[in-house]
Amino acid sequence: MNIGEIARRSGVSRSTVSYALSGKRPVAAATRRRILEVVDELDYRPSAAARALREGRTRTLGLVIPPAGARLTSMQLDFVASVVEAAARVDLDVLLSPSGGDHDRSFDRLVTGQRVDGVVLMEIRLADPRVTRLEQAGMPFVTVGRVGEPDRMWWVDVDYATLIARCVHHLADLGHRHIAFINRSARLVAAGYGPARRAYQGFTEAAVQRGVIASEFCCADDASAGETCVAQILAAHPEATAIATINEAALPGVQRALERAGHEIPDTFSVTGVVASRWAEESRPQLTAADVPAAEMGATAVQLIMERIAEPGAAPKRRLFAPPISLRGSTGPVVR
Amino acid sequence: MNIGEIARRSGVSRSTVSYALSGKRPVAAATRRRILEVVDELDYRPSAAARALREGRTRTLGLVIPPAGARLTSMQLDFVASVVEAAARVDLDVLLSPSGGDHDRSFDRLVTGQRVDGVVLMEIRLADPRVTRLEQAGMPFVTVGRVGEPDRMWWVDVDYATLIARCVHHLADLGHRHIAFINRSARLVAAGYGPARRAYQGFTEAAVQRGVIASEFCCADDASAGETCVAQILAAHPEATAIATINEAALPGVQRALERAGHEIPDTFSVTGVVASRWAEESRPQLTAADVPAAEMGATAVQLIMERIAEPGAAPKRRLFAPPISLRGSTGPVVR
DNA sequence: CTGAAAGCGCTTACAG
DNA sequence: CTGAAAGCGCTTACAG
Repeated sequence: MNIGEIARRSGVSRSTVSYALSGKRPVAAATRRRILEVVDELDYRPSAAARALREGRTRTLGLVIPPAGARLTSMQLDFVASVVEAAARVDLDVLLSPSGGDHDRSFDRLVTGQRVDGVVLMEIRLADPRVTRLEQAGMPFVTVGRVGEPDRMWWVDVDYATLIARCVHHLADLGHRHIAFINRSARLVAAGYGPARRAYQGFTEAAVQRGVIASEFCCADDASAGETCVAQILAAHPEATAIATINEAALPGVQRALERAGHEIPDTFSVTGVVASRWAEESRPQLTAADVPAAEMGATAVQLIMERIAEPGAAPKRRLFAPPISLRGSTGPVVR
Repeated sequence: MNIGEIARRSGVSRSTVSYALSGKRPVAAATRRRILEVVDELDYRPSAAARALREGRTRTLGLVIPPAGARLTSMQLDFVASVVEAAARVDLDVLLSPSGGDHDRSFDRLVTGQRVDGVVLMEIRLADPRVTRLEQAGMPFVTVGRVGEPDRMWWVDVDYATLIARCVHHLADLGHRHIAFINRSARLVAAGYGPARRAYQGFTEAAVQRGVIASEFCCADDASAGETCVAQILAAHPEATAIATINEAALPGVQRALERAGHEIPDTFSVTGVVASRWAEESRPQLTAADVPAAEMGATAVQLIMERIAEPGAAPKRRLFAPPISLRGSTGPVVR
């Protein structure tokens, strides 16, 4: 089934069918009606490949996700879902590329195979080679997170420094004087991973400001690392009464370890941080936390990439998200 | 950058470049080397659109996921990740289509726009109109879950009947005599949703077999519905000592409500069911459950769709997954 | 071992 | 208001 067949059955030329469908040229009402009838009857839609070849654009977005090896966090999953949803709303398809390392064939295809009109790149690393490749190939892209020279780039990001500072203020308001901060992994911190570094900075600054005794702990991105980390915290800082974290994946372990140590959240120990709202709400007790607005971020990323595609030379745009803390059940006044 | 430019710079014809790249015709070693050098230098890759148009296939798979309105469960997310990963391993791209209802433009594009070579369809409903459309369009597809006439179709599925029966046997072995079963929503059950129906059947048969007193409760797919449901169970069946469920999304609420009612899992109440292993492991306490092998199912779905694409007339294939129960910490002997 | 040419299915200037 | 034709970038029979 192709446009020639529709033309034949409608008794018009292929160009008229094309124009009737696109509306880019007036077509006599009767002709148009006849064509649309045939199109409906045969459930015809133009070949995406032929159209892409001719128009030089694919009406498709690439979404580069971390490879499955590292399981996606709830936050990341919500982001993926919202990108796909936002793209669908404007009739764009989304091609997924799981890629982390430097050599990845699916990423290669995305960049140089003209498969997509633009790319949304998740979980970028400091000095990410993929960013360089995208730039060299002249492919429009938007990153999730800042990297390299943020002023030159298009990105959306979470303002971890501000959010974690809000957590510190909230805890200080409740009377907590000794707060532990659970960061992402030591490897990531050592690599200068932006969110980890900025969160640490926001945490210490707020702690100094409030005269709170603060300590940082690095922790791998999984529940059992969270358990170990809490054990360390309780041993090294028995006077600590609260934990703030940006490490979503460690949280189940954090809660488990606190419970095992005989703590009741929030009666004898408070826990807060920056997490996806779905996580916060499914937790027991529900977490008081700065809810990362993953859905809004995904929609914004799509919005930005569309603007960049439409106007490649435009000045870079970006959006920094700093949602308020949602009060739920995991923080309370310090016990004396 | 196109094949003509590569040909010009290598001093050969475009066909020779094409053959050097595909290996479908012998090319003199020296010529080949020169071509590949130019290709590498310019980071050239054939246009996906041109190639798709010419070859009549896209090297792309469609993955139809439930729309974002209904949040994906961990199980579904693991499945998506594994499909993308398995496809990447065989150099196939994956196009995501969030679609539930009958009219969905991204689904339409997938089916009739020749955007993909085959489709993996998640969360099908009984008598799903999308299945009909796929069949009419002659698009190869594999469903997750059985529907309609399962003997005629290609699918992968979880053997809920067997798995939930295993849960009943496990609980009976521990001495439980009164077990409640938390099913999916009443709406789904009424619609004859396969997993819900088959799980119920497996549950009751096993209960009869073991002489256990069993009751079924329908529950919407979210935590707060889980809380309400447990309250109902405790009120209606104060003698119940265990819950088995296939409703992953309700679990956080189930645990919360049991806790609030003064129960300690597994000391005074046992909980088990069919869930994604990531869920089971992140739970507090970790859940004894039949772990749905989402990753393996995703890889199998990709395997099947590839076979169906390669041999459209082949006899349908399918795989039913019935993993063993993983013993963790949420079930124990009944207290007398 | 290599090249010239046709054709996949569209869209859009060009022409009337 | 409509049509004939070019051309997007490939791959592959056909020819030598």
